[in-house]
Amino acid sequence: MSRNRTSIVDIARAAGVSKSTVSLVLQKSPLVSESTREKVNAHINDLGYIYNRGAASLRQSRSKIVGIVVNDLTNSFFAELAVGMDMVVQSAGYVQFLAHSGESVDRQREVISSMRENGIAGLILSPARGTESSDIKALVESGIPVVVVVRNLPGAKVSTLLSDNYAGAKAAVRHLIELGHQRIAFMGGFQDTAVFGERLRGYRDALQDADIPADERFIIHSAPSRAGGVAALERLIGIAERPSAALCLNDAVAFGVCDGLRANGLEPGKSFAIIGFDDVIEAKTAVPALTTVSVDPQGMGQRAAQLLLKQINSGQNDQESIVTSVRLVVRQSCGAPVKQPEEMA
Amino acid sequence: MSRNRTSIVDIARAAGVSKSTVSLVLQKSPLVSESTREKVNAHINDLGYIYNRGAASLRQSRSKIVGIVVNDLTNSFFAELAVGMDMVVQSAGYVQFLAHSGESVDRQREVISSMRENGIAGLILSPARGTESSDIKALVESGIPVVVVVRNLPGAKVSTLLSDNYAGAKAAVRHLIELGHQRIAFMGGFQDTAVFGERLRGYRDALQDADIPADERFIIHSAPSRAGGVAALERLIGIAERPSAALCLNDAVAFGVCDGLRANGLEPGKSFAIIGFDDVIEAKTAVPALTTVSVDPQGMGQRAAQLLLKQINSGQNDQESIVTSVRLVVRQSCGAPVKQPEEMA
DNA sequence: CTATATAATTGGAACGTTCCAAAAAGGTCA
DNA sequence: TGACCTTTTTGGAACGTTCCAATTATATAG
Repeated sequence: MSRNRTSIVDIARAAGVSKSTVSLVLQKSPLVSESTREKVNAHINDLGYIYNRGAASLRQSRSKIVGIVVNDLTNSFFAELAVGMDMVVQSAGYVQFLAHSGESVDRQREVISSMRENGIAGLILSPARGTESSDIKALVESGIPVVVVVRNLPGAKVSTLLSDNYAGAKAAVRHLIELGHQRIAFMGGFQDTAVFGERLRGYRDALQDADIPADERFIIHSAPSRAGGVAALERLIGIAERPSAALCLNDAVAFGVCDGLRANGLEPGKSFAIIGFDDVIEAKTAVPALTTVSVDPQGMGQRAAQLLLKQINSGQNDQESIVTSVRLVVRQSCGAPVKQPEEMA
Repeated sequence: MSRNRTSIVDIARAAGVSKSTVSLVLQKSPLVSESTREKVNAHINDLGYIYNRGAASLRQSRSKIVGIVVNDLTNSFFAELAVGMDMVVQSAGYVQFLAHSGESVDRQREVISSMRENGIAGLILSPARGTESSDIKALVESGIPVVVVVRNLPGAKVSTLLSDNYAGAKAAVRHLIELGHQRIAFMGGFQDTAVFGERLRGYRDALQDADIPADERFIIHSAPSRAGGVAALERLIGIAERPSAALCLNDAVAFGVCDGLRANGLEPGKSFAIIGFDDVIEAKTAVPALTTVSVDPQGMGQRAAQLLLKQINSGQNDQESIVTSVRLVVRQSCGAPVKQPEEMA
């Protein structure tokens, strides 16, 4: 039942000054003389005063809270993304509401509305599958800066930060082709996300550029998770003229595919080449180390947060769309001829 | 920049009632007549009114925000823990500040103090390594309920929710002994955490109960991460009379140990038995599926959140210590046939 | 129709801050 | 000394809610 905490007027009384002066001290205003500043600060420590940010933002109608909504925290890509955001948000003196939508648009809506009630200064949203631009229309119109990350949200008048999914997927498939693969699968993900679409487009175009005919049976949908990867592989195994390589929607799927291969007595990276997408931390240490398209989730989180803070501070939210470049990191899971067996670095 | 949003008095004016009445409608008070309730609600929707929770909690000096501090979000154990908390917190109408201390006590201190300024109703803390009970003393004394999870914080007058590390470790080692193993290692973790201490104690006691002499060389410290597991295994490999099995501090370490074994041409679950701890989601689908002590992180998060909410609502924070029971889940990674030491050399 | 109970509504103070205009306190100079 | 700066300090209104006591409207009984 939080007993009444000491307020600005308590310390004003104790220090024998007005509450206005105490307020000035708190905001480190140069208007207050050195001597009173010290006196006031002494009493602040003395009484164990705690600043009430809620009251402050009520008055100035601007808060130091940002909302972050992520669709799946248990996916390490998003966890790292969140950590990156956390870093810059915290050090800018903000604090974050971090919520997990679990891919549910209903949940997402509730969460966003709750954040609005709590007066966020801005929002970073990695939209749940099926999110419509209308879902955040009201928020945007109320003048609160919004940055959409990872997944595109067509039609929304907001800033976005996406990785170059198309180029990354294309580079990955080109690499597999250069390694001599002709039958290449695309595994994991569902039709209706922009990320899936872009990566698939990169896959298709790379095949086309190499004059390899597309085989629709090689495109295998599944949940974008490790378990999904296992399931996808099971379906792939059934195909008569089985592919020899796959680009996976993300690293989680890629790991699942590795698991599935082993369960079927195949060795990932030897009997079947795999490339992931995202470059989560485990990609480097896994065995075989995962060849993947690195999108640096933590860095991306940082950039997203910076973008948001810039908009909050400038007050003008002109929409800005950033596509961050990606980089193919060749490790062992694609069976590249670069054989450096004992390279533990 | 948030332009002046519409307030309770705006809708009062529009509906031709007093702001008090609107307030009553908002809190679903039975005192207001059906007809005016409808009228007011209509105007609320009409004007796109958004409740200002900050103003409300200023007045009633009790907020709907809980703080959650977790030491490492990129570790899926903690990510799942956070998701579990999120679920119950959200559905109780609260919203959460979720922060990541990254095992830094300084960071943790900043974060907690920032949460206090923002007026949290309670805090769930998974303390960073090296946290002292004095670090949360002020918070506790101010009457804000605190629940400490996962790691113990001796001396703090707070409720705690821990898993039964001792019993879990003991059961795991007993299982390995029953499988015929005599040389059993304990891998991963650092001396100074309570979790490490408890699990190690379970390990020691299980060995002692079976009259197996302890060998201090078999206790291998490392970071509690996948990379740490790889490193730990490298050190284990060097030991002359190498163990044939290991209990790992957690699943992340166990996966790292698997990686390391493969890199050394050994097959986890065949040439070497491994048991993890935590039962993160990937444990089930990994190859080999990981035998592990299940602590159900998500469920634990839920229980922690429920405990906190109970304390917030009852107003009395009598400290309560819950030890959640754990369960050994036998999968494939421990299925090693027993080998005599000379065969291993 | 009055008296009385009950239901519904309301004004205003309060929560802890910021911000503004205005006042007080010092200095400087003629 | 008074006039005029400059530097500090200060009341009081505001932010959007809740809560209380008090008021008004409505129903019920005599």
